Amino acid sequence: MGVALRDIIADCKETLDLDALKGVAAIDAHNALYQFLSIIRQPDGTPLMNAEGQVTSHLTGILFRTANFVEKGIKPVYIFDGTPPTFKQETLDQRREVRTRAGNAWKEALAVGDIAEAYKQASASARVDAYVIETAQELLGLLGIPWVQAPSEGEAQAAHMAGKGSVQFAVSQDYDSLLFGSPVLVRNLTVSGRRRVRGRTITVSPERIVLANLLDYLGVSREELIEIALLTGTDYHPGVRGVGAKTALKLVRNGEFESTVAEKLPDFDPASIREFFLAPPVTDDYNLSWSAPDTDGVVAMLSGRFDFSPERVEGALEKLSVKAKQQTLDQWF
DNA sequence: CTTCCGTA
DNA sequence: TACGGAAGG
Repeated sequence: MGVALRDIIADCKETLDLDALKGVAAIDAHNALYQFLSIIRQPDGTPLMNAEGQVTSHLTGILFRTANFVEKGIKPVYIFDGTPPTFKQETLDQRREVRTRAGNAWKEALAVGDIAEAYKQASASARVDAYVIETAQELLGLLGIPWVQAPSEGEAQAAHMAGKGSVQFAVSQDYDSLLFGSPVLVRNLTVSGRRRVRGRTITVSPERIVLANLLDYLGVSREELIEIALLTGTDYHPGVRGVGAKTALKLVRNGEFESTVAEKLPDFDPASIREFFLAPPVTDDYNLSWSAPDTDGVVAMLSGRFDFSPERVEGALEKLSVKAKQQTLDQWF
């Protein structure tokens, strides 16, 4: 998923307190929904579901995380993907293949009673489908949280909105929004700060990456950062086999991007992907407004249709309502 | 993931 | 209050 720039970005990220982050956050909806669907499961991999068997893991995730963000002074806007570029098709096909295999491996692990393996494979089989997207958008609407339909990649739209100043930062676990020119990316934007890794619980803090600082630190331009990504591999092309971010950085700094492509990838014309990162399809047709939650509507949806405990739902809604009342009408609505 | 509850 | 583990739907 995304571009593997971690190795050259590690030294340029600043960890910070959730309380230090204020303002409007453009959230990569697909990334958030995928995380919820893959992680919010029982130990054997079964996702949370209502009595009808409809998955609810993503709705739990949105409800509690949104309530916490708003309480902390972060106003979220969720950005949904539109039509992917044609050159992403191979990657999308591969992911579907991986999910299908994981789904089968999940059943096999259950059959032999390997619970840990079952959870791992179930996580890998998670899919953000039309049902997930529709119910997520319905819930956001009832919560009074805006969302934007991107014409193409959500991270590109988020970057565009951050560049214009409509939002203060983009939120995703992937680094792609930096390639699309987002001035600020925030990763690990969670409230609990706890994450299970191989059975252990570790604490993770939000981390902020400022594009200008990153480019300055690496000594490259954004165009060159894109070249590094093209060599390393993106969602749109696998890149050069055996070349990671550090090697790619060296090559690009030495001005060897073109020659490396000519030598190692003679059939690859990077022009269209480079152009896509530099000027992706985006829209200015959006209106960001936050409103008080439709309490009855949320309870009707989550408790009425999806079997959530009314007490828990109301507890989360309280955080949203309190904040909406605290703000002057001007600031919040 | 986040909440909630038991334990120290 | 702090932490670990179970539950949530």
